[in-house]
Amino acid sequence: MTWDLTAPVWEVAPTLLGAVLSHGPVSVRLVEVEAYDGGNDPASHAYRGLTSRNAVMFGPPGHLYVYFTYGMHWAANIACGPDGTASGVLLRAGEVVAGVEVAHSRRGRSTLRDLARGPGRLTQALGIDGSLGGAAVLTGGPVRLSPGVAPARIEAGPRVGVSVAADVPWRFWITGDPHVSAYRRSPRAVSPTAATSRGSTG
DNA sequence: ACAAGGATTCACT
DNA sequence: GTGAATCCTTGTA
Repeated sequence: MTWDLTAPVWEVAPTLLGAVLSHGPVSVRLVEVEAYDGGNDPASHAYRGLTSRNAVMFGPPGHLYVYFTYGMHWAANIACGPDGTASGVLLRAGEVVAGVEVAHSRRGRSTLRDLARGPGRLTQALGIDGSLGGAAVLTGGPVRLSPGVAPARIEAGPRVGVSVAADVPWRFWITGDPHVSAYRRSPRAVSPTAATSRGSTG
């Protein structure tokens, strides 16, 4: 028994916390995720419809949507919703629970805590890049998602780095976990008034 | 074919 | 805590 990824993405996202994502020798326990609701969500890459980049999100759930951003970083999402619905969950941060040495060698100079703390760092630690886009994570491919230790407590708050709909509390993290990335509101975010919560301090 | 923007990270102070 | 670097994707002509 695994996950029902066809449920609304904001319900699926928190259930991924504590799960373990593995690629080769490296495994990461997810501690922070964000939900994106496709066509209904102005912050989603799929908001404007199907393109060659976001096509994976429109397909069946359980596949990896990997995209390149800021000219240097890869970010990984798990496509959710039934086939034809373009929702997804962005994997923002995790704790490396296996293959620490490999992850560390990929990350170069980095503390244990920072190995997968942040979307770009997470993909780098796992060795995930665009070539794995579209890979299924629940059916025994190179990248696998498996159940882990359920988190004791979960918090929700505004999403990070999103310039629109930043007030929707669709960022989920494990309360008090040191591997959650530092909260940093998008420099392009509109209203500076609503930001109160802080991710890493718990 | 061209121009604009981005779901970030790193090094330095 | 703050500033700078990077190139791919998308929409429009």
